[in-house]
Amino acid sequence: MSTIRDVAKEVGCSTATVSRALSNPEKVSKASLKRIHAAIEKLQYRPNMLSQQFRNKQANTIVILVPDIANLFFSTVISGIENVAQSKGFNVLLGDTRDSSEREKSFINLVETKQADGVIQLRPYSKNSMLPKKFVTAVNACGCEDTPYPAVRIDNADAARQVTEHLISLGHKKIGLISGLTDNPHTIDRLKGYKQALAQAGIEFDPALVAEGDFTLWSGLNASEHFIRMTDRPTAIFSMNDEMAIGAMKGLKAKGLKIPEDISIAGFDDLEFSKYSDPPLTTVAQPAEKLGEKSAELLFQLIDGETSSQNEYVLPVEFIIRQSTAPPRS
Amino acid sequence: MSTIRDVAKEVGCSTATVSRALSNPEKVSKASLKRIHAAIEKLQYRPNMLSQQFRNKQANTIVILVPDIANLFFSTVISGIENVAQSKGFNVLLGDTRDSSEREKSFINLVETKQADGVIQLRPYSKNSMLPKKFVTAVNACGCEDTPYPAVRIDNADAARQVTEHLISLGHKKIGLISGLTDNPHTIDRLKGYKQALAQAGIEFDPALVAEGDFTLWSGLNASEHFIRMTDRPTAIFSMNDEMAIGAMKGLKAKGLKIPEDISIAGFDDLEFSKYSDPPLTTVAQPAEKLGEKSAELLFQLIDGETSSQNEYVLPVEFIIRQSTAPPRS
DNA sequence: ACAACATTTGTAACCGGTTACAAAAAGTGC
DNA sequence: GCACTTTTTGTAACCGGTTACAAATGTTGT
Repeated sequence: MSTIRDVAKEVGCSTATVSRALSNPEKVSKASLKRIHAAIEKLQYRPNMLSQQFRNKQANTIVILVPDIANLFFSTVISGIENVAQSKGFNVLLGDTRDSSEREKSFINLVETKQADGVIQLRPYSKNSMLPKKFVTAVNACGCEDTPYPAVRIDNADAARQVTEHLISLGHKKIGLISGLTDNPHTIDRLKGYKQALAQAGIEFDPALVAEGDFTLWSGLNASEHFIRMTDRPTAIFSMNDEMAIGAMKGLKAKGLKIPEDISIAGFDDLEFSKYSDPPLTTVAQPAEKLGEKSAELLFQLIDGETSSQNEYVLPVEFIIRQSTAPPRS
Repeated sequence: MSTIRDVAKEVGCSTATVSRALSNPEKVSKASLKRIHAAIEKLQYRPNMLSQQFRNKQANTIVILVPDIANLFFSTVISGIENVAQSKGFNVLLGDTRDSSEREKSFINLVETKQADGVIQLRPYSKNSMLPKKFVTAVNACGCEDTPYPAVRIDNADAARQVTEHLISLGHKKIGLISGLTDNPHTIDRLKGYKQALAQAGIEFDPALVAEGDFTLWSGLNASEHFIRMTDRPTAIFSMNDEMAIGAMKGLKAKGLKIPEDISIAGFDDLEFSKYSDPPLTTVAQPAEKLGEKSAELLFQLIDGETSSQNEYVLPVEFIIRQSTAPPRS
């Protein structure tokens, strides 16, 4: 592998001139420029970026901390981040944390050791979150209320309220809830919205109508069984994400319940699959790609040292009514 | 940010001793070791990895070229790669190529410029593929037959043959096929298996029974309309992936066709969602995570310069019969 | 006490770029 | 042609680690 010194020798100039030819061509005469490019071509010279990064103290890399890469919502957010990073000439390091704070720590370490310039955390903030450390540039995407560092998010409570209000407006009074893990910040925010809507409609909150899941298909199926066993079954269910809703639909249909005639169900996220479920799922579309893009933009502002910027963005959601919700049997 | 020289000064020793304390502690006396660790703690010293990488000419990073990160199959493969990379202390750079060879080139460039030590390509090999360049260490995961560089894959033709044979053994004679894009290597391999099974059963291949898709849900729905319009409709459909199968099921059900009574359908990939579709989908499970792990192991062997190793691994698939396939109406 | 050897430490060059500063070359006006 | 400005180029230090080699120190046996 040839180095900048090889090129300089080939041309008969100094390494400084070659370096300038590559990064500040306007400071080099056209004649030298031509000879240098010829030599680069001839020697197949490729600048060693490790050296450049070392000298410039910039890795041109950001890290994404993602709890689970094999999750459609997250991978769409990542897509959005990639878009922006690409245009800024930054690389994206993937940190699949598997919800292990050990792994998370090791990725944050990359920033502390200069291998990366900043972090985008996809996990919502909670007390045991690793971030922020003062000297790590970080942004939270898809977070929740009260994140103590820059964040881009949706209004989870408000979105959950909209879904619940929709079910209430259809005439439902007993509305089951499939929640995420109870200490998950999204669960907390969305539960808040669910309760708000009930309160506004004068319906009392009933803890027996809440089944805890963990945002997986399987846990949704599992939760559906909780409702099926109830003597006084809810006429509608709000699932805190689409995967659990789809899991629950399977369970409900297996017991011969018709959706939405016997029981309505609404989800959250608007996965592509939710359009194709039977029946298509009423849900809330998060602007997943936009969340990624906006948080990347915010991170780059921070990396570039722009301090004056707003440090929380709440993006709008879109409530989508499909065929999984209808008035209850009269 | 403190450097190794700050630590050395604090302790009153040379940088060499500090460096050794960190990488070869057995070559340093216990007394020095203790003082050095105390100083590191006091100064909050973190070694600058950019400098280390530069000096060692190793980025400890691999790149994954993935056509579409928001694809469940790929993200599962990535999970597998992550597992192995993590244990080897390597970082994973994500290259979402969006099927653009421009983007692909820029990621391969990372290896040429030393920012990464190797590449795992998830896109199956075809003539316009960027890899391999002689000086880029690369492995193909989820590839196809005749990949001209090290690869880990399944036997696509054989798997497709199994699915088709299953449908034939149920008594189907007219078997529709939803294919991927015709120039996609997976399409080519799987089509081969489909034709083999037909030939073995003495059924003539009928091009009118092939609807071209592009592996998306939407294209599956679209393809289903092709079959619905046919006067002499197939009694079973083999879709080259689960997403198209799920899309097609929606289209078929919308026209009042019962699955599997009126028409059977089988997929390929065994997405988690396929267990939850209505009815659950008969399909072929690719060992997605294993594909990732094995290809990462192979790549690390190459990076470590082990040449004697086998350079193609074909992993077994699992054919899974669920409720979307049944004998045709008699 | 001393030779012989093992252990621990220090010196300084090195990796491959970048860039401040100085010097040389080219251009401009009188 | 000369003084002055502008453009182009070169010299060499620098980034922060690592490591070959040499030197210093410690250990052991007689």
